[in-house]
Amino acid sequence: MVKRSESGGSKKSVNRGAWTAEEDEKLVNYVKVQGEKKWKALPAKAGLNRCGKSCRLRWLNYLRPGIKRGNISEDEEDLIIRLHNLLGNRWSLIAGRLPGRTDNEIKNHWNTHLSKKSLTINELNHKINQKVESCGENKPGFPSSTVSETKWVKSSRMENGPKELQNAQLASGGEGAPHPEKDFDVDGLFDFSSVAGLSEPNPDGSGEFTEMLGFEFEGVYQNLLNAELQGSDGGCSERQIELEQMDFDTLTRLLQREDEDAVFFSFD
DNA sequence: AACAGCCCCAACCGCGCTCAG
DNA sequence: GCTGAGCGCGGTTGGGGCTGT
Repeated sequence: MVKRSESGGSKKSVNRGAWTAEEDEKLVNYVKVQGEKKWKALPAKAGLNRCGKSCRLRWLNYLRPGIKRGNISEDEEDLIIRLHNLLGNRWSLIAGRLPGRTDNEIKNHWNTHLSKKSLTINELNHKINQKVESCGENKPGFPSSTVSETKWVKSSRMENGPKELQNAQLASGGEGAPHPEKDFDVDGLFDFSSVAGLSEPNPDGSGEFTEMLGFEFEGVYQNLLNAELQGSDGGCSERQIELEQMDFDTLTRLLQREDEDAVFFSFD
């Protein structure tokens, strides 16, 4: 293999390949004391013969506390598929919604398992609905057209869920209800034509995007946007226009900052 | 038992972004 | 405004383990 510079390697010989238990221990001990910073200088200080990038990757994907290892559950798969339909290969964004999972793990899981299935949201919903129907249950208030019972229970929990979401809900009028003035059409914000199987937003503002993500994603994004509008100084109308004109990447980055620690669910 | 082919995932690579100087 | 170091992200690779013959 060709030797490369820091962005891809090092002039002096460094260890490559699988990490040993000894290396892991050195890295963990160092990060515990010094924190996650200065990755380039870390190897020398920690006594590791690795490049900084390799150390960072090892820490983030394997050694960091809270990393969940093992099989990805069906619920997690559902969420990955939905998020991938919306966001594409933005693995870090998707991983940010799955507590304990890394972008690398999700990317690998997608490439080895889910990409072969290549389910669209509509297909996923169809699959879920079939499951629900086969159970013969139809609880009051349960939106059987799009959501499985499990999802419904979980999304209901969100009302008492992460603080960020509660705050966002409060900011948007409490109880997750749309704010009469600050509420706006989420469908209109993005070009969803690239999302598999989606039609154009309806004139009345209820788009297929809302339908497909309804139980979770739309609520979270809309609440965050509402919170963003609420927090702006220039009045909601100006800010709304600014947000509506924002391209997808910028908006996603903005929301990611707003929502850095927020999660959809806590999978057991 | 030995070999080949396949699968999975940890790790690597290069590009692009951010930010301090 | 320019530059370079540092970092984060997504795509790709390669080696170990598993399975089939």
